[in-house]
Amino acid sequence: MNHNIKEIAELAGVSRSTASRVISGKGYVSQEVRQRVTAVIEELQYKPSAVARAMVSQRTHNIGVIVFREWQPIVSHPLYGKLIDAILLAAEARGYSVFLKTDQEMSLRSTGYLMEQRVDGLILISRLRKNVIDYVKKFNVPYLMVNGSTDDPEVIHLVSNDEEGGQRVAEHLHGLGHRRFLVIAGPQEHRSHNLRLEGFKRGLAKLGGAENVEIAPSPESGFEHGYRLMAERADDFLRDGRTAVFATNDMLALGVMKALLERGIDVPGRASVMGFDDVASAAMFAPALTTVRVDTERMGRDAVGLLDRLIRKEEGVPMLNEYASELIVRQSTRPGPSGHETAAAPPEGEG
Amino acid sequence: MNHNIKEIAELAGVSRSTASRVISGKGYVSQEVRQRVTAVIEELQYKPSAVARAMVSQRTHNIGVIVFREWQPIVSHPLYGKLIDAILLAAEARGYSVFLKTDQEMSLRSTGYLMEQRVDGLILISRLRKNVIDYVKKFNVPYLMVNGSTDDPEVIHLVSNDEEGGQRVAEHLHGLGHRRFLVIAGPQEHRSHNLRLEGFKRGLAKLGGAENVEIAPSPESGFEHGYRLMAERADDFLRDGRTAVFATNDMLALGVMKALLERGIDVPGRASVMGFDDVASAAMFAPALTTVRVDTERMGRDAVGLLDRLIRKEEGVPMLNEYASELIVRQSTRPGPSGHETAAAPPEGEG
DNA sequence: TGATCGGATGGGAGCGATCCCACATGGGAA
DNA sequence: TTCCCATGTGGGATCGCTCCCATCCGATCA
Repeated sequence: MNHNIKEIAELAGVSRSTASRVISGKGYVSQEVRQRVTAVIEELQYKPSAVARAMVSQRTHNIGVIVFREWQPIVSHPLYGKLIDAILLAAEARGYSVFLKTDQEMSLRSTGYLMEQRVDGLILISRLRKNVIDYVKKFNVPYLMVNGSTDDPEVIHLVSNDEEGGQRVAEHLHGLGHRRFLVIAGPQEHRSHNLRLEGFKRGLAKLGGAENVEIAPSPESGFEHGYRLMAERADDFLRDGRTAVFATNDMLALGVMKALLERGIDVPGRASVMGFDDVASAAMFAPALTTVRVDTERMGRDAVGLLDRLIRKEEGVPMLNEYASELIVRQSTRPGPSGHETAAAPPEGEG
Repeated sequence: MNHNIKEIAELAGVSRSTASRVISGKGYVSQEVRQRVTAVIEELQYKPSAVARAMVSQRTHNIGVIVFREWQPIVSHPLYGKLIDAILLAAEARGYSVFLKTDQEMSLRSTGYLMEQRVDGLILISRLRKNVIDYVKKFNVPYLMVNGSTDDPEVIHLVSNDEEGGQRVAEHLHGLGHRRFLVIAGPQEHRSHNLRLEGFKRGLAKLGGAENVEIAPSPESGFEHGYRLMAERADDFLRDGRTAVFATNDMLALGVMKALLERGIDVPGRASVMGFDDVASAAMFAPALTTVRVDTERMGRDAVGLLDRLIRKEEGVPMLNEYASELIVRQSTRPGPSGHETAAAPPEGEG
C-alpha cells in the first residue's frame, strides 16, 4: 500500500524526474504525460513521503508547541486549550502540522525531541522555566513566546495587555460604586498576574475614593486555590464590609464564587466578583462571571503567522506584540454601596 | 549550529560508521574513541536528525491524534482535553511525539498530511465521520479509535462502559427515591449517548416503580443545548412533578443546572441533576455535579500502549476495550419524594 | 542552413542517517 | 604455526525525494 515515486514513474512509463515535476507542479510536463502520471497516483493512493521531502528541502512543515505543565498535566487548561485550538487552526491553514508537547521544570527530554530537526519552528506557551528557554536558544530554531512569564528582550513575545485590563476591572467595579475590595492575586512571578494587579491598583488610584484594598496572594492560579483562599477569608470579608472581589484570573474567580455561594453569600447580591481571561466556564457558571476577555484566537493566529515569517527568514518581525483586552460584563457584578452612576447615591437600590 | 554526523566524525577523527555506533550504542567501539566522540557531540550540542533517521528506519516515532471538531473548533473540549493530556503523557513515556489534528466532516486535508508517512500510527477520537475512518483505512497505518461513534468491527475500539454507567445513574437516582425523571439525551447517533440512555432505561426497568420518564432529545451535546432545552421545559418539569434530571453528559447537565438555578429552582433542593463524564468543571460548579466518571487517563494510556503494540506488529491486540465507570456523588443530587433508604417513606423529608 | 530557444524528458548527486560487509588486529585453541 | 573469533574500524549502498545539468526535438530567426 505504500508506494514511492520510482514505482509511480515506472508505472506511468516516465522518469522519476518527470513524476516529481507532476507532483510539485513545477517545470515543464506535457499535458498527456501529466494525465498519465496523475492517473497512476490517483489509483495507487500515492502520497509523497514527507520525511524524504523534509530530508532534501530541510523543511519539515511541522511546528512544535510547548506548554508548561503545572502539577497535574494540563493541556486541557481552560485558557491554553483555547490558545492551542487557535494555533492548530492557523497552523493548518498555513500547511503546518503541530507537535504538542508539555514540559515540566527540569526534564528537557520532550523539548529535546523537537530539537532533533523535527520542526521548523517553536511556540512556547506560558510560564516555562528559564532553563527551557535557554535550552531552546541553543538551537538553530525560530521560536516565540505566548503569554510568557519572562521579559527576556531577546525573545519575541505575544502578550495580552494585562495592565490595561487590570485598569478596566478597576473602572468597572469603581463605576458600580464599590469601594472596599479583596484581590486574589495569582503568582506574582508570572507577568500576567503581576501586571493585572498593578493595573488594577493604578486604575483605582486614578479614580480615587477607594477605601480599602486587601490583597491576598495565591501561590498558584487554579480553581481550588481561589476556593480555599476565599473560604478562609469569607468571614473577614463580610466583617470588613468589602463588597467586591477581583481575582487575577477566571479559575481563581470561579473558586471564589463557589466558596462565597456555599457560605450563603449571594453573588452578585452581597459580593461582586470579577475574573480575567474569559475562559469557557466563565460564561457557564451560575452566575456567569464578569471578566476581561483576551483575544486568544487572534493571539494564536498571530503566533503562527509571526512564526511563519521567522521561518521564512523575513526581517522586521516585531519583538513585542500586545493584545487589547475587552471587558465582558455578565452577572457576577452589580452596583455596590456607593450607588450606580458616578457616585453619591445612598446604599439603596432594588434587585 | 546544525551539525551532521559527518562533521562529528571528522572532528573526532573517526569514520561516520564509528560515530554512528557511539550514538546508537550498538556495536563495538573502544573506550577511548567513544569518549572522544561523545566529547565532540557534547560540545557541539549535536542531535541526530530525526528526519534522516526516519528515512532509513522507516519509523518516525510520531503518532497522530485526530479529534473531531464540532462547530467551533474545540480541542479544548472538556472531555477530550483530558484524554489528549493522558495520551500526551503516555506517548512521551514511550518515546513518541504526537501530532494533534482536528478534522471536520468533509475536509480530509489535515488527515491527509499525516498519511504522508509522517506518523507510525493514529489515534482517532470521538465521532469522526465515516469518511475519515474509511480514508484512514486505505493507508498502511495502524490506528485505533477512542470513544468512537461507530461500531465498525474492523476497528479497534476503546470505550467507556456507557451502558453500565447509565444503569448506575438509574440506581443512584432511584435509590434516593426519585420516580419521575427528565432525561436530556444527547445525539443518539453517538454510541455513548445512546448507550447511556439505554442503560438508564434498563436500570430503571429493573428496579421498578419508576412513574414517568420523559426523554428530551438534544441534537448536540454542548452546554448551551442543555441550557436551552431545560429552560424551555422548566415549567413542564415542575408541573409534571418531576424531581430528577439525567443528562447524558456533563456539559448538558451543567447547562441544565444553570437553567434551573436561574429560574429559582433549587438544585438539589427541588431537582436533582446528574451528568456523565466527570469533566473538570463538574466539580467546580456550585453545586458540584453528581456524575459518572470515566477513567479517561487509563483510556489515554492504554490507547498509546495498544497503538504501540500495533506499530510493533504484535499479535492479539484486543478489538474491544471497555472501561468501567464509577459513580461520583457530589452535591447536585439529594433524596427525592419516595424517601431515602429502599423506598416507601411518604413524600416528606426535611431540607 | 546553422544558431538559438522554449518545451519536454532523463540521469546523477545529495540530503543525514543506518546497516551490511570488508578488513585489520591480537589472543587463544587446535 | 595456523586458524578462528572477538574486538574495532572504515566505506559503500540505501531510504524517497528534489534539484541541477545534459540532452533532444522542433520551430523561429538571422
